[in-house]
Amino acid sequence: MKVLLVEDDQFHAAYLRETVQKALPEAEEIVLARDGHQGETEARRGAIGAIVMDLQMRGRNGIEAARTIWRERPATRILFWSNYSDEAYLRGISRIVPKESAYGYVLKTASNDRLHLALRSVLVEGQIVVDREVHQFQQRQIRPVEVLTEAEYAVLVDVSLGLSDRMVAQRQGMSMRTVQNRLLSLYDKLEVERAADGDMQMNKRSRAVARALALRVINPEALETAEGELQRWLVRQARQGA
Amino acid sequence: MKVLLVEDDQFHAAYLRETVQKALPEAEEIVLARDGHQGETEARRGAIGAIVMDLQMRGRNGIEAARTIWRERPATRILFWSNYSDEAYLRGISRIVPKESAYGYVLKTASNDRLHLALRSVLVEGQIVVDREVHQFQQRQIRPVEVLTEAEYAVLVDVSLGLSDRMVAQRQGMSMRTVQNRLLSLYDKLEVERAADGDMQMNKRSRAVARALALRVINPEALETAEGELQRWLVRQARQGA
DNA sequence: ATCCGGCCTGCGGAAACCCGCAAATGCCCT
DNA sequence: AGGGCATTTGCGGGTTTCCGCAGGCCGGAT
Repeated sequence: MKVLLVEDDQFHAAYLRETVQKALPEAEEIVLARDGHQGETEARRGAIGAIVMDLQMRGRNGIEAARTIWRERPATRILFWSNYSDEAYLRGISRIVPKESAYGYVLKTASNDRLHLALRSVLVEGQIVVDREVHQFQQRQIRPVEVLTEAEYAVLVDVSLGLSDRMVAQRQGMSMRTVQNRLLSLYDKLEVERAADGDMQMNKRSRAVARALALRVINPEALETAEGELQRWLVRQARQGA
Repeated sequence: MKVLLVEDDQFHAAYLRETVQKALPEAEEIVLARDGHQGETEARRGAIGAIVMDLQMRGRNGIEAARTIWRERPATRILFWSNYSDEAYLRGISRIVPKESAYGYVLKTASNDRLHLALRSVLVEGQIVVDREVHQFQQRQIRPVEVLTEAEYAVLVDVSLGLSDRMVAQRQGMSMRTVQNRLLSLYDKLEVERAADGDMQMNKRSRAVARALALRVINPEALETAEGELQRWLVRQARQGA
């Protein structure tokens, strides 16, 4: 059994390697990659079936790397080990995990025992393990947003990237009015009105983005990925339009 | 000499303590705080003159903590030790550092030697030390934005929080037209138009925020702090209006 | 069958945003 | 003093956003 660690922080990497050595004595080789790209390369080369992956890394982040790895070898088991429990990360992962695979999500603040357990459950037994704190994001005393629809989330991301109503409509295949309806429900769920004491009227669109960021419904990492997709869509549109 | 470490990541804290012990043999006591609040308390209690501070911490971040510490004891020397080199952090720090004090800014990716040197230069010699990579943020292949004015930056933050033109004008003491002029120059500097291929017209306001985030001119941490100030300003306005 | 709730769509208008034009102010430099 | 140069402000109008009203489609519960 070969295990790949993808982690760009040297201290975390050292700790992780140590724990993996203890938790998985059947691992005859432990490879370390220091960002998403390296991780993809190593996974491809080493025919690796078990991965522990950090999410936040400079350059290529963990979700992007996981996507390409799973596309090439869907049975790969991946344990995500991250500092954050943002809704955006969860959404990103649950969207791309293949049916035949196992994955886990453990916070870096978890105890050594918890990490140990998760390593065995996911990488050896092939189970699905998600830290409870992650799933209901209790930490940072942030009350979870009333859950968003897929459509609402898609519109939120597009708006956060700076698309106009017309562009969102075009991209999502809706009418402009529908986009605006999604926006209305977003304004509601994100509590955009809350600060409106009297004559103070905010720019709801920007306020919604700010609230979504504050509540960690979206995060800059996810936006970066979405921006890439947007750019690709844009060139496709330009070609079609010409 | 007493040294206070403020760092919420246990692995980083362990490494930091070790390095400080080696670099500063004159330190007869090394105290560890695990977030900004604890840091303030310890600094107050221990009559501490030298601090190494992480910037990103859950709860109260390093900049907020540094501000209150410097307000109470302006001669305190603080070395910031951070993962990031965002413009927003730099701006936040240079805005609050007192004249009579020394500070430094070192990236966590710096070598042990660099950290060692910075520890001695800042905490013992009282010099100002800033990692070169930080000051011109070359990393992440992000080309720095043509530097923003203070006024532009203030408007950008307000807009990112979701304020309308009128509110920004009121808060910054400008006319609405001036706010819009600042916005125009922001749209220019942040290259908001770049994606406008043909009929694709973006929402410039939201796009500007997205660009600023992507270029790391602002970051969610700084926005969180700014949101707090905004809330305080709002209640003040409400009282005055009534 | 009927009703209910959710999502989609068009219409129309108030408000906000975006911005060119032009005049006023202030600062620096010669 | 006078000539740039940047910043501020008002005016006016084109565009976009925001949203109530009203109607259509659809799946599920009564």
